[in-house]
Amino acid sequence: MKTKPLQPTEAELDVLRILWEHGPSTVRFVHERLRRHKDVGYTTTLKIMQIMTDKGMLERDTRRRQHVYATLYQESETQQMLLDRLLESAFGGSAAKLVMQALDPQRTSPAELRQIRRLLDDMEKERS
Amino acid sequence: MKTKPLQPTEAELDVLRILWEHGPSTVRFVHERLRRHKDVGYTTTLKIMQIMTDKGMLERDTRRRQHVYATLYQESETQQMLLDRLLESAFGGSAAKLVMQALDPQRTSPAELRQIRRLLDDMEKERS
DNA sequence: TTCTAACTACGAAAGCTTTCGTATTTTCAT
DNA sequence: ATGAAAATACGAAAGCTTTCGTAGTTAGAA
Repeated sequence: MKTKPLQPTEAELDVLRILWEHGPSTVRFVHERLRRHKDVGYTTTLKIMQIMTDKGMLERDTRRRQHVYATLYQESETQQMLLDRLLESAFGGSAAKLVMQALDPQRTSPAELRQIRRLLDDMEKERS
Repeated sequence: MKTKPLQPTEAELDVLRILWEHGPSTVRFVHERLRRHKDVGYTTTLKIMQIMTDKGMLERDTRRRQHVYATLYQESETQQMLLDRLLESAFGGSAAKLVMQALDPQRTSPAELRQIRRLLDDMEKERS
């Protein structure tokens, strides 16, 4: 039985995003990506990824010298977990409240709005 | 000029939720509420609220012996900030992706879905 | 007035995250 | 084979959050 995905910290999420986007990667690769947005030392990145492995967030293939790390939880799974947490901690559990805040017309494009509307239509259909 | 609302921690959010719901309150009151969900000492609650005041999240009226604390940031303001952070850190900035995750049919009631649909309708109207 | 209950102030421990320096190991080109 | 480059391992410092114990203060009842 698979346990629930753990709460990633901010630095851990930075790593996860890169792994989700690019698939299994070396520390060097992840680090280079991180450096685009953040000035941090190589051993810091290494340590974070080692800790994540200890925590059971990542697995690694140590057959080669450059260890290859992979995520143990799907992106959607983790997103759902973070969303649930925010929902509980800040929106009193109301998804509608959260969604309405998120759909700030200033920031949401018409295309995205259409996409969401389609989703609602689909859900309506499946319900009947 | 008003500065941006600060990042509340988990324990700080617990306090904020109570203050948002009930308005300016004493430590005693907040603490009693917290105790419903969490076993924690009185001085812990006090300390958290004092720290929040130092950070500029709360203000307090010390004229009476029982200090009365009030939030310095609106609920919606803080929710938006937390949402933006989640959006960036876990959803690549796509509100649509976030909303579709949030609208898990398993958990979202038909009433809430109707509410969101209405919101979309209103936004459509205002856009034209 | 005096004692007690309840409050605030303060400091510090414990736990977690983030960071990096140093040591060790491995690979590969020369 | 040997040295340089690059990787991993490890430990520990620094910073933040959370927690609580203790001390000092104030208000109000007896």
